[in-house]
Amino acid sequence: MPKDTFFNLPEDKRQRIIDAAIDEFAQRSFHDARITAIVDTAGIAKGSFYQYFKDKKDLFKYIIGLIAEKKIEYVNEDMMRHMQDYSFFQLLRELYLSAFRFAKENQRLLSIGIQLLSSPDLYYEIIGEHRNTSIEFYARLLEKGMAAGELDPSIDVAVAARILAGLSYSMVDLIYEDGKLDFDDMAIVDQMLYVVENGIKRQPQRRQSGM
Amino acid sequence: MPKDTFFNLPEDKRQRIIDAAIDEFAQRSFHDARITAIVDTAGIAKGSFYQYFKDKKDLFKYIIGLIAEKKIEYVNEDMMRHMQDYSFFQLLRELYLSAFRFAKENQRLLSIGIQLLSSPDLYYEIIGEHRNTSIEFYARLLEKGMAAGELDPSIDVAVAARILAGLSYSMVDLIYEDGKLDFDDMAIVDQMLYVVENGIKRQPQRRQSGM
Amino acid sequence: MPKDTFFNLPEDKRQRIIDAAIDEFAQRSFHDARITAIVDTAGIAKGSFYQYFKDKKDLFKYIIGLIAEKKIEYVNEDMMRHMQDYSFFQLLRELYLSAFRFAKENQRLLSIGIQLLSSPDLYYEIIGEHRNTSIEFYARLLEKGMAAGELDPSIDVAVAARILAGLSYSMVDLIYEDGKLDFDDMAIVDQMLYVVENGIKRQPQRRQSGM
Amino acid sequence: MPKDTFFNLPEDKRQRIIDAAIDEFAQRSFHDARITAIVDTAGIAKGSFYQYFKDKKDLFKYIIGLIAEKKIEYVNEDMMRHMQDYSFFQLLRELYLSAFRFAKENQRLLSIGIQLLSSPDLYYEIIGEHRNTSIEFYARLLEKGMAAGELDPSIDVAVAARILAGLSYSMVDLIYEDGKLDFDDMAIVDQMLYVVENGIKRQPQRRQSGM
DNA sequence: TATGAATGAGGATTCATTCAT
DNA sequence: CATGAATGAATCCTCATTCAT
Repeated sequence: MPKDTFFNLPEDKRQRIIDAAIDEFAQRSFHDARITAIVDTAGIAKGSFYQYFKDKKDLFKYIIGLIAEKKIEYVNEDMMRHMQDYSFFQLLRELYLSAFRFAKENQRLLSIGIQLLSSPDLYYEIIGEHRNTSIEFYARLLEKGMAAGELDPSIDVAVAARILAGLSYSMVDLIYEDGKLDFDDMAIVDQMLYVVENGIKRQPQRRQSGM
Repeated sequence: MPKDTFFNLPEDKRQRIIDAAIDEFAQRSFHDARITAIVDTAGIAKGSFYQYFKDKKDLFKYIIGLIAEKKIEYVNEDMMRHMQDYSFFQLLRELYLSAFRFAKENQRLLSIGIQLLSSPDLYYEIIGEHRNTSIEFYARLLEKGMAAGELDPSIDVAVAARILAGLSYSMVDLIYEDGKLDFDDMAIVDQMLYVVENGIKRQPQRRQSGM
Repeated sequence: MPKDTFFNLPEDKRQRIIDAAIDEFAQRSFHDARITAIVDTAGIAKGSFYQYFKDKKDLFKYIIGLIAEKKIEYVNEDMMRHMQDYSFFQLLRELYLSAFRFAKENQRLLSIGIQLLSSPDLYYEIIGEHRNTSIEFYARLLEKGMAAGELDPSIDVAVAARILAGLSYSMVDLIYEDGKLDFDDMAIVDQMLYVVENGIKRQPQRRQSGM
Repeated sequence: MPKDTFFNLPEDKRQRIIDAAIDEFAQRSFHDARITAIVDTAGIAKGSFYQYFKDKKDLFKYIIGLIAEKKIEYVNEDMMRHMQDYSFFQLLRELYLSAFRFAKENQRLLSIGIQLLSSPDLYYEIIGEHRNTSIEFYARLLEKGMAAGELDPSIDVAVAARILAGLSYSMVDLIYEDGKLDFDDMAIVDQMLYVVENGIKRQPQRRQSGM
């Protein structure tokens, strides 16, 4: 809910502000982040800021919204195309791949998301009840796969959902940690999936699937 | 690196300070945490604080060190007893169980760790090169298991290590999110391990192991 | 001294600005009053304001002038009609009645006047030498009454003038305090006048005048 | 409710702060008053201020309390001595005299009191329900006088109380306006009282009382 | 060594006023 | 003339850190 003035701004100035904000929030927690740093980086006057946003929180919410929007959009595009004709594991692969790519391409955004996760009060105020979205998403996916007979019936959906979500974080972490590893995206994802599919236990009777 | 004066303090005063610091850091980010709140809670004079610690960061590093130490110690105790005679999966189970219990019993400490994770600059300054400790630990464990022929030779150790570490976070998250779930610890860990061992894919010829 | 542009404005817009200004100044001290609030309420652009007035003070002086004008006009009308044929006490009664009614009908204006009274610097700058107008007015009235033999010759005109002016404030205060009392206007004024005429001391030989 | 630190201050520093605050509040309304000006005048650091007071309002309340206290004390002293053996008019005279003297000796304090009177919201927050204290005080005094047969039975106590309170303001105003008039205190008070006692109407049969 | 007062840098926010269109 | 965005000075307040006792 930035003010109208913000949306009336010339594209490039608006973008400069967004970038400056992302920079600052990526480096410092919400409380630590300094409006001063943001306006300096963006090259606008302190007073102007308050003509665009009600206050710091207003800006922060906006940025968080932007991130969510961008991520959803990013992932959805890939998903939507295959929703119907892909198997559970194929979908999961697509999902991980797009999450992986998103993370790689938007590292600063990740920092902010992670920041938020670790600030319960703020988190609740901003995200509200949307909390478990991603875990629930995996749970639904698993149920579908289960119904389709693709999954081991003895696994617990709730726990598996959490694992799948957790892996997604692991990947993100992979990137977050150091942008420098340039494994082939596909390879990493495929290896993760192999583990997810088959576990890590040696099973003599297992036929080598895929890898 | 608190000053000597700190270590010369009577045990209970020292503990009061530590507790107060943990309380504050669990609730607020490093920058946001207030020395004032800490000294108030601890019941010491503001000036005294600076006779024990160089500055806020000094205290913070010390607390982080304490947490690491405590966690390692906690986990090690369990591990050490079984290192020799347990199989890879038995060890992994012990490991997860103790991590799970540690998390459950030290929720405030977790908050601090998570805070830290999300503050790149600070993180680097404080943790520095110790970074990948836990992932490397899993990697070594996996290598041992691999050597012992317990693991599927086609898995990639680096990726699997990351997965195992990621799962550990998932569990922690489970607790962090809401302290209220009182699943049986064992049950959750066992379900996680089942997935790790066998994956989630239906495999007709698989004998139902354990669960 | 608003600019010409202001006086060229369509009547209703000009009035909207005046009303908005009165609203704001009635609620907040001069410094505290916000141009922003005024232009918002009036529904004009911020920039326009500065095309009508030099600055905030310019507007304020104008409003104060308006109030003074309105009050004088209000009172005068009643007075003028009776100047010639009324006795001192009859005139005084008319005067109080109209002041009372003015106050009752223009409570917001009173607030502004009172605000001003309590800000010496501003007061002086704005009212300047007009200061004692009302006291002097009472003094002249008293002198006339004295000359006509209507008044106790032993009273001191200067002091009595101040008393009469003070009573006028008392009445205003009566209204300012809570608009809710709806004594009959006449009754209050009559009682006040009775005291002014006869004092409050028991005087055995006094014939009960009027009340 | 300043903090303890304030009361532990060396007498002269504390007084410097109080003086600076009174200076500022005497010139500007509560909102307009600037902490900066106060600390500069008092010669203390900005931060120190907040070690003595919670915030600006805290200081303001304290100052108001000081004024009230001082005034009550001042007036009471005179009153108490004569409460028993003085007649109504003698008491009234004492009362006015002490109010007059207090006003003369504490002009800055008056400004602040008047400021407060004209800021309903703040007033209510600070004074609360004590509002009509002074008017009620006069009412009680009048009732006593009435019971003792000293007063004209036809006057309305409520209205007379308001008049007496109003006169008190008039006197204050006398001083507030310009400190320069140096009428003899007694003379002014006596003249006021004469009017209050006898009114201003010429009454042929009246014996010249006192004056 | 303990204390707690003193300090001032730094941050968010408000608002009158200017200016470009 | 109207508009409303841009500006930056000014204000309150917080807090780590220093310092005198």
